[in-house]
Amino acid sequence: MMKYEAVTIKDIAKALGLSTSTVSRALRDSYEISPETKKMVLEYSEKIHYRPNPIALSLKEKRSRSIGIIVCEIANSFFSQIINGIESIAYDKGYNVIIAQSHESYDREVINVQYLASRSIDGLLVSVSSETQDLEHLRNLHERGFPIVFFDRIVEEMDTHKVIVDNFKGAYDATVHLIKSGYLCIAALAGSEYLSITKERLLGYRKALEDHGMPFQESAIQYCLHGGMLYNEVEHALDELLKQPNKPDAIIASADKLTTNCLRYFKKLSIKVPDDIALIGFSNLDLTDLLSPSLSVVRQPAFEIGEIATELLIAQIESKRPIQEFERRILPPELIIRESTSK
Amino acid sequence: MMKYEAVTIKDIAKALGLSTSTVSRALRDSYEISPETKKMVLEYSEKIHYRPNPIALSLKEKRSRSIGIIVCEIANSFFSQIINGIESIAYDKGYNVIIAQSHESYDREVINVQYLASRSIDGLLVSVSSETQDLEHLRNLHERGFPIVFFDRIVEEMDTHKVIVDNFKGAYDATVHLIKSGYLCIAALAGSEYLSITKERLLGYRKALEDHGMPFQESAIQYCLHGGMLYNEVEHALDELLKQPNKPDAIIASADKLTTNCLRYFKKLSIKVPDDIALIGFSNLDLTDLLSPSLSVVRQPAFEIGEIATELLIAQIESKRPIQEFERRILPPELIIRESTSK
DNA sequence: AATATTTACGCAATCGTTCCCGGTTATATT
DNA sequence: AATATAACCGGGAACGATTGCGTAAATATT
Repeated sequence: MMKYEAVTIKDIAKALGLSTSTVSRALRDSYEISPETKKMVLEYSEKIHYRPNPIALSLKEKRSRSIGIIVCEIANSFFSQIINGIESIAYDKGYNVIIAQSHESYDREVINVQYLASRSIDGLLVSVSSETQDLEHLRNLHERGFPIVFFDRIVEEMDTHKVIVDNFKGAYDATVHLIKSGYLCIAALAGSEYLSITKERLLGYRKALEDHGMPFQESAIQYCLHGGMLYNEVEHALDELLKQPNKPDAIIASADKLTTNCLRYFKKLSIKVPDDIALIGFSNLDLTDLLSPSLSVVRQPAFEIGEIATELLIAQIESKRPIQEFERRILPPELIIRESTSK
Repeated sequence: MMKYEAVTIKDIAKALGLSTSTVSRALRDSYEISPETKKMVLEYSEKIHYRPNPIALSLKEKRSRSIGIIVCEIANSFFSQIINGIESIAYDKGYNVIIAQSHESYDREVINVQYLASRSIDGLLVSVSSETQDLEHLRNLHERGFPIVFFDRIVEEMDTHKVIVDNFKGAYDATVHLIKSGYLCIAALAGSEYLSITKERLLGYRKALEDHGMPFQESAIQYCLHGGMLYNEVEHALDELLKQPNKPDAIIASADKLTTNCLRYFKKLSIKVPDDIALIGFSNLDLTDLLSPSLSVVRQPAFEIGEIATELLIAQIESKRPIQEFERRILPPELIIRESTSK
């Protein structure tokens, strides 16, 4: 068995006694080629399974028809749903996607950005890691006119398209729900304080308390730099919250892993939800209804986020002129009430 | 703002008054270039952020240093863990990965294979869809010497590297556990009957029954063509199982979605687990411990599957000679006993 | 019948990089 | 001093495809 060798336009030309230009034009159905020649070329190409070499095309056209994605983790329902949305649009428009994971590490994010950029992708969809503060790696590309669209975890400092969920509203509604359910001391288990989503959600949380005349205290917020990826981090945060004088009777968790690790902690310590403490969390897991107790959640339209971000990115890639006006799309979250927050 | 234009070797050559050959050699640290010239070239390249164009390299070297992955779904813990394993090895060895999803559809699998193959990838990692019977789309590539490695859902008809879990043992052990726990009528909720994993698991299930002198009946097996992706499918299968004269008191489910949709069904019909019926399932979710009741599972070493498959694939890609002897790696599953199977 | 136009195709440059051939100096060998 | 040998660098083809330009033959126009 010989090594895999793809058939080229040259092979067709040689076999048919034509020039490569004629074959190329015949394949593209050019008016300059006679119907008989076209037929001959097409039939022969079909027979030997000719497929144009996209690498050669990319080199010529200076575009690869592929886009890069950077997320913290694909083994995370929220992001894998987003990726499904991205993929659905990308493949429709003839783009393929290359996925890279930061695993919430700034260093890996930088490496991935440079790697993807050097792989000559046409654009980048980014949700930054929870460690990211310095943006040089992205600003660099952006300043050279490289198309970037941020989603979910965005950075305000850069002027690009952005697709997010109304995090303020999500947290506000969740907190109001807790207040109206009669909980009196509501704590917040938050992700990295560097992240836009963390800031927005905490603002919603505070505003809800304020609007209902409830006291706010800084100590009722605990941050987890790695967004709940590490159980120990969550354990420590909850230890801190629960040892306080006015122990919280409800918790709002700001991310998927935060929420589930919270439950794991409660289970370990035999803390009953919602009897001992109520829990509501941002989550896109599709079995929060099966958890014990079933979980009240703020659900985000992940698939749509991916779709919209990709549409914006591809529009920018294919636009003749530089974009003047960047869009900021804000999607509504959905509040789903279940057992974990009902007295 | 102008369009993004990458700097090339030609730019460096022009700026420094050298030829492209010299610049290329200087960058590759060739002995033919003087230390001074090297220094000059290297410093200038650094200054203007020169990055070699991988597209041009791919065209020359006839390889793209990227591999394709085909799975049914990335929003599935088992597969996203596998992808993590794949990625870890691939990036280490300088390959990037392009992921395509079949969503359990044969047609989409064929389209994806053709798409990936035309994107000039160097090799393919495949776990077939549950609908796949005809293998022409893969055999085609394989016969032309294109490197393919199957993982998890393999096809026996093709001579390639294969990485799987010992599905027989997983199902056998799980069934034995149910038998020893005192369950008398054990039903199997299986995935697509076309899949290798389904066949192997059912063989393990039957052997366990046989070894313990328990009767086997064909009606105790229900197949779900889409592997539990659709709730209705699972609902129908369970309806069938539960309306039988000798109603099962335990179920072994053959896949993640099968298991969770089973739980959803039980919850909906207020069937108590494990009191009314016991449940054990193949699953790689990392919150089966938090479910109600906590779930007994057969867990597969997903990350390792991805790692090994990728190592085998890249070894084959980079091997000078065609592979003579294809490997078949079989990894051990892990049986985790929890509440859902304890009387 | 001479010229104009259309039809149908080939040549060669191009994309960015590598690498096989050269060739020109400077240094080493006799 | 004449020749051999490094040391160093440039020219140009190649990878696969597209495309502007040139041109031969066939057909149309007058």
